[in-house]
Amino acid sequence: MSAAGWLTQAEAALAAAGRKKGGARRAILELLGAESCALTAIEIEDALRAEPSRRVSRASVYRILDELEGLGLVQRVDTGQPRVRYERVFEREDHHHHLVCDACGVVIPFSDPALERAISSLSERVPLAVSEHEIVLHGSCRDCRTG
Amino acid sequence: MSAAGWLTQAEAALAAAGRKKGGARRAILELLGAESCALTAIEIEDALRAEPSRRVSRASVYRILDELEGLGLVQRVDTGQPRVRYERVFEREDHHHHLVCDACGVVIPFSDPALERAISSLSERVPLAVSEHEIVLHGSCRDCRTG
DNA sequence: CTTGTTGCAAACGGTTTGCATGGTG
DNA sequence: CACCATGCAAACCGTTTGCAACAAG
Repeated sequence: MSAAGWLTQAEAALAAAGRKKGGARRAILELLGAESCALTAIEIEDALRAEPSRRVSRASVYRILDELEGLGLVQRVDTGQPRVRYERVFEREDHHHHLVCDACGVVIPFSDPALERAISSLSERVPLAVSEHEIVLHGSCRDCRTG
Repeated sequence: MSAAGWLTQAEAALAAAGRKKGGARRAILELLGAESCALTAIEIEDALRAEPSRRVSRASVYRILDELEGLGLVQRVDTGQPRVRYERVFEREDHHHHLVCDACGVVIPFSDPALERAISSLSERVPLAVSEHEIVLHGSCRDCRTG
């Protein structure tokens, strides 16, 4: 799904849920639509604060992220860092997971078809109706090994 | 690695690091050694409180878990729930990952050789020196689907 | 005007830290 | 007797909530 497609779909889903259009939500939708990987609530707040016309209170950031998660438009990403990250939900072609550098904290997306195959076959053999999966590889990135 | 082996190894590592033996740490080591899956700090505190002779303050639980993590004896497990879980580090034969029921919060361990193969092959193709990986499958457990 | 939306500030809850006491080697 | 270990209570910090002012339909 393209970024623009996601934005359109998100607005449709919100309208269908009977939500009105507010400036805070629009700013967050546009930011997430343009961003390809996971951000924390505070990163979102800071990014929006950079454009004075788009200041959004922290409470609204959390409220809106929670609402979007409930509608299946955004998903939480738990990287083992003390702050939860959020990113828009991707269709198959954009589905990915995350590499986390434990030294500098950078988060890098990756995808791997073989891994997805292993997960999906596994999901059928497990005592849980699997709805989502999350994979995080920890290690050190190039900069941190070199530096 | 057997539970007993882990306990022995842990005590050796602590001695090598010049640590003295205290009652709080011993209680936590024995609890983790006997437990096969991940616990939260509060679960650990509660389990120890059940035996009056082993009461351990919450601060000590966190301090000791942090220390054990630093020595590579314990690892954090991030399940997406608001509390971090900890479990002893396993050798290959006991290596496992986790299923999380998003409805009731129960955490169930599982292991899958095919998945491990996919991960290890993937680790070589990725721009990060991978030291650990964490896989969490979310869904609903049998009880929550039925109930 | 009815109902969702937002900002502010206070409340929350898990985790961490400062400090004084107690135990180990 | 030097230093680690522990408990207690306060501090922290990311996140959530109550409330009153606003804006969309």
